[in-house]
Amino acid sequence: MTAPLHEARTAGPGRALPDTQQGMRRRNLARVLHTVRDEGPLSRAAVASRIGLTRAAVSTLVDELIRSGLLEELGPERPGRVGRPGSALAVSAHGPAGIGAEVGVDHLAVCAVDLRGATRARAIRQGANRGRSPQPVLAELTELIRQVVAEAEGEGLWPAGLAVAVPGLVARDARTVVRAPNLGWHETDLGALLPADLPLTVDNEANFGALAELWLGDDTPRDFLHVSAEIGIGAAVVVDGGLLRGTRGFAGELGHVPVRPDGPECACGGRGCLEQYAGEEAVLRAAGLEPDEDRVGLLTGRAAEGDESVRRALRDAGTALGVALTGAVNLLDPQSVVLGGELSGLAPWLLPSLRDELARRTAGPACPVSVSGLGPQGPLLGAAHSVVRAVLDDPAAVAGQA
Amino acid sequence: MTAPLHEARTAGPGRALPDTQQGMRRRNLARVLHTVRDEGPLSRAAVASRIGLTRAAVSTLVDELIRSGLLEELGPERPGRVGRPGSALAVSAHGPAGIGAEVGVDHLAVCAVDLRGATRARAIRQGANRGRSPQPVLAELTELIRQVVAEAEGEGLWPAGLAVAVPGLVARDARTVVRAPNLGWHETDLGALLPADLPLTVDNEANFGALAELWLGDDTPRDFLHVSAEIGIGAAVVVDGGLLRGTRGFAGELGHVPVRPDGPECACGGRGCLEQYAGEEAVLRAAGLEPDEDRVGLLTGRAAEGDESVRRALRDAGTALGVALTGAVNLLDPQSVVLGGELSGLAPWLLPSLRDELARRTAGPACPVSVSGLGPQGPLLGAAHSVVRAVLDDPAAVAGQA
DNA sequence: GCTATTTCGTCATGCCGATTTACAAATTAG
DNA sequence: CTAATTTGTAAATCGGCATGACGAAATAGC
Repeated sequence: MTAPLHEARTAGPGRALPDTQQGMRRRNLARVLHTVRDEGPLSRAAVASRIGLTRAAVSTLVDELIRSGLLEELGPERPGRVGRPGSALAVSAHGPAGIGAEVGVDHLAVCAVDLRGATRARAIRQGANRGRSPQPVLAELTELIRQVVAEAEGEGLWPAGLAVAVPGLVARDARTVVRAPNLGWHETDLGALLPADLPLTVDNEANFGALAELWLGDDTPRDFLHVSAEIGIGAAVVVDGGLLRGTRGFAGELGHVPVRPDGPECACGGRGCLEQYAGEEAVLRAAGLEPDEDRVGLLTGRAAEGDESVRRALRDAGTALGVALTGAVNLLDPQSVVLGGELSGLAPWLLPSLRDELARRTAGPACPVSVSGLGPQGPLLGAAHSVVRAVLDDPAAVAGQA
Repeated sequence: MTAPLHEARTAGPGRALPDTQQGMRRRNLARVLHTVRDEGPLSRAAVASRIGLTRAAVSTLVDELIRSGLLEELGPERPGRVGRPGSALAVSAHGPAGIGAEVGVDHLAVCAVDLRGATRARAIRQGANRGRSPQPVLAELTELIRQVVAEAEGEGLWPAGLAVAVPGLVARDARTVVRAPNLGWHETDLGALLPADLPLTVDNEANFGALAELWLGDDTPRDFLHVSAEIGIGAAVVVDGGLLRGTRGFAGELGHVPVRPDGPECACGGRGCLEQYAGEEAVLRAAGLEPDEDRVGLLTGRAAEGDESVRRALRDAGTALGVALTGAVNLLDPQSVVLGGELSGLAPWLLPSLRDELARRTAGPACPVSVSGLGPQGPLLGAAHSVVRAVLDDPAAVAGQA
């Protein structure tokens, strides 16, 4: 159950289903569900004409989805046109819920999202997690999860799965944290420390942030580069509506792209990596500040107050980001670049120099750079929505688990 | 006809076919054909067990493929085991042929490849095309194409399509050359100047080179970076067995990745682009040579003779390539990097410094760098094979065109 | 040799999913 | 009030694969 969830997440509607008649039916169930969700309440006839099936076929598909509790009948549409009015269908608000969780360096957060995309329950607990061992942190997280699940169940929802965003590299098994420097975790199997009654997916928070942007951003294209900064500088590459993960799952390591090949040495063995110019620590150092707990908050505050050394440090970081992104944009030709996560708060001071640098180095129109509207809650929302997506992409897999 | 060919080319077996019963059958036809082609002569029963269909189903599929002239029955297998021996099936050597063509700066080439992957006819004409207008060049090419098609028809083949590799950027319509600096062509619709009786696909020769590597290289992975050098330095990104084209089709512009952000100015507007350190002209200049017609040949010759200034220039180019590739590898996490096209001849002098640089800048094991075994004929083979692939990926589309 | 066994290819039959056709229900247009 | 239009469903049909049975062609064991 966990594996299919993970697989289905990066693909479109039921892309990974077998090529058989049953697989075809499952893909058609997904198409109906997606259509109803994306294009508001629709009659069976309207769905049929949109996805190219006959009304009869859609009828049987809808019956199955209603029986599974994924669709509900809202009753007859208000007739404005000739002919018998259709019966409006909508995605159920009392069906499965995606549970998303986030382990941050200074907080834990959990939320529940229903099929319609609405957040129906949430819980946050502040508290520094840097250096704490996984057990107590995940015990706390489990408690929050139980709380959110209980709240969601009170609203008639049932949890379909759990997705956890962590600030670190995650193995392709989607359970094991390989390395999370800001937490101090290494090779930790989160599956053993989290509720076992829910299908689990663990992923890097940059990835979930990019997916949130893809699914929830206004007019986000299907091909873009999502840049966030938590562990160094993470980027996520979205190609054709799916995440590019790389052979080892390490794609998107923008932080170690060389910016000045003769620059200072980096822990990775290279010299002049982006992280040394635009990484959290580097920017704090350049601004002459001591790292305290809420590092990004500190920078935002000082920059807003007009602290010139902080602003200069951020401008320089923007320039360095621009150099690194020029390379990435040349290589990938994305439709846009989006700054997300903690970076979105710093955008006012980073963007001008970043855009300048990118424009200067590009022949023709430069790739547009925008700021995520989701801000720091992108990863949490992306996690929860990834579970919802999995249900939408293969409704048959969860049918009858209510 | 042209569009589906183009679409099918980048995807796997019939990925783009509609999700209907007919689509399912077409995908199954493709699966049978691929299996027989890839795993040597096979009986119907062997195919059935490999692709998970029943012998009965495979029988009807095979019948259809034989009627279409794509498969042929070789007769009873030599029995070595108990039971009735199967009847060996093989991909036909008298079916459709893919016609590949290449417009190079100093030559024109055309070849015909059959379903088995064997090159069955070819024609080459040397002659400088730099600066010649498209009409006479394509008239010559058309003549070569007619010649190769006639030769292929003499062997019982029939042309299923034409794919043309050009040293320049091609629009996503797969017909129009946007810009080919080495030829001096701009916004040229090749469709109007080439035989209209064959479905046409035009693409960048770096892309075709990468596809050739993907399809013909010994153990080439499904995720790699293919670097070639013709117009500046082109790279092609192969992800999950498909080409990453980018939103405008311009993905892979490695030549303008910044290597030294404060370096010399570049025509693209930037500074210190890779092209200024590893581009053809830059290397010639660094070696103190005058550009003549066969630029790469000149370099190879001098380097082989032991000319130290040429060797130093190539070493430095390798280092610059290493810096740019470090960025690309960090971003994409490919399984390997392959040097192809004209670069393969220069590899002995480029590789050591390139590998050094990449290894130095990578924590953990560095991404392996290899040299294409196809050499300079990669693009031509890739073009011809792309047509063959299109047939293999959707046999029903060409059935009965013989 | 002769029979039993195994495997191959094919047929008749059935299942599953979608389409086609037909029809009752519910609305608007006149 | 009737005609026209549209919706949703039921019955019949079709396309595609699976199932099970059969003859054909080989080996294995006697």
